[in-house]
Amino acid sequence: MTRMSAAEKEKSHKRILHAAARLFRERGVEATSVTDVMQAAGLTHGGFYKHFPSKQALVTEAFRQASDESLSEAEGASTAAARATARARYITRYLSSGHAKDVGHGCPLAALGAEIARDGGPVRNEAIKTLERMAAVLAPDDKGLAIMALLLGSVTLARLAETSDLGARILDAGRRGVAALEACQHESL
Amino acid sequence: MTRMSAAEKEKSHKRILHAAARLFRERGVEATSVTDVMQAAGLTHGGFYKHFPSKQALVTEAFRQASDESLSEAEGASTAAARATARARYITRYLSSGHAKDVGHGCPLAALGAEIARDGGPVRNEAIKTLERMAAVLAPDDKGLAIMALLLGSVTLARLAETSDLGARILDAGRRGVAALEACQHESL
DNA sequence: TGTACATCAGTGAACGCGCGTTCACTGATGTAC
DNA sequence: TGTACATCAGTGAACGCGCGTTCACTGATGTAC
Repeated sequence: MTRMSAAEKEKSHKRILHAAARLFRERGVEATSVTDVMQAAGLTHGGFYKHFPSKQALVTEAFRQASDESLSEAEGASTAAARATARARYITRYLSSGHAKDVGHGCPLAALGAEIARDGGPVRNEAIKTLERMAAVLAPDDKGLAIMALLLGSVTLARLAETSDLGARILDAGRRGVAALEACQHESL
Repeated sequence: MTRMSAAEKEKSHKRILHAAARLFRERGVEATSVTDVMQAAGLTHGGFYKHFPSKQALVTEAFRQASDESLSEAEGASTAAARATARARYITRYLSSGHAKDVGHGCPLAALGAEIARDGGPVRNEAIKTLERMAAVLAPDDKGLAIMALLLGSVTLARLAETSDLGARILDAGRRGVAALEACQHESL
């Protein structure tokens, strides 16, 4: 088993990308090695450079992959009504304990935002794009930014306190917070 | 210059701790080496183990140091009126662009929360303590948790988008969000 | 107060290890005739 | 349709490097007499 067909290569490429998107979120970019990713994709480390020019390039593409996974459903809505439903679903899922527990398939900004903010590389621009996509899903104006901040902060803190029941209380406080932000829509500037 | 007096040792210890508290927040725990910290403290790496048994122990103590730095002022208020003032100051500073720019002297939960949530070590318990201290400063009940999440999320996103004017918009949205959360106090459960 | 000696903060070389990346190699795939 | 050959996805050893940690050493500090 050495050379694969073009179709097989594309499958490998996708496996690498999915494995990276999960592992980077689960363990952080710095703590995940190229070898870890290739192993999770069922390959050996040497072949990596047939697929990506560098780890940095993988990080950038994997971040976009993770963003697509977590946003595409909410972005798919075309009518105003569908958009409102998708938005509500998105928020409910975001603040679920399932999302808090499954970092590897969750919001890439919550998992990697702080680490990427320190990084000056191309993944940062990708993260800013994701930020804008997420804000667009939540609300057209700057209220979307506040709700996004509340979501991201809630899940980050809930993950820290996951062991105790504090985690659940934080998610609940987040839910009530979102409701409050939406209710007070008119009176804030 | 080899052996120092006990007083000199304590000074070195504090310099190491302060350098670590800053560098870990600025660059992340994983990306900061023992050598980096010792160099920033004006020492060489070999002497580190005369002060701390391991890097992990330093991470834990440096996190507590960072928490003390960023919370002690707000915690110092004794009367109800002083507490209210300290709380307002804390929130204003938290959402300032100065805080967004100076990660090294900012909220340790915003800088390291996501990285520490992945880590099972003793620093995690330290982070949970910080979370509880911060919640206590903000509000006695679970509304404090929602405000904390909004603060942490806002500064995290603002740091990502620091380059564009989006960063300033996020901090502003955070400010209005806090006001909204406080105004809607009664009606949410 | 002086002297002899144990202590130990700080130095810098060295340790094993895993990192990102490179490279010679293998052998099935795809192509040219 | 067969045959000869170039391609190239994947393998595994190897590269230089920096990591956390250890250790023999130095010489001023603190102590015992």
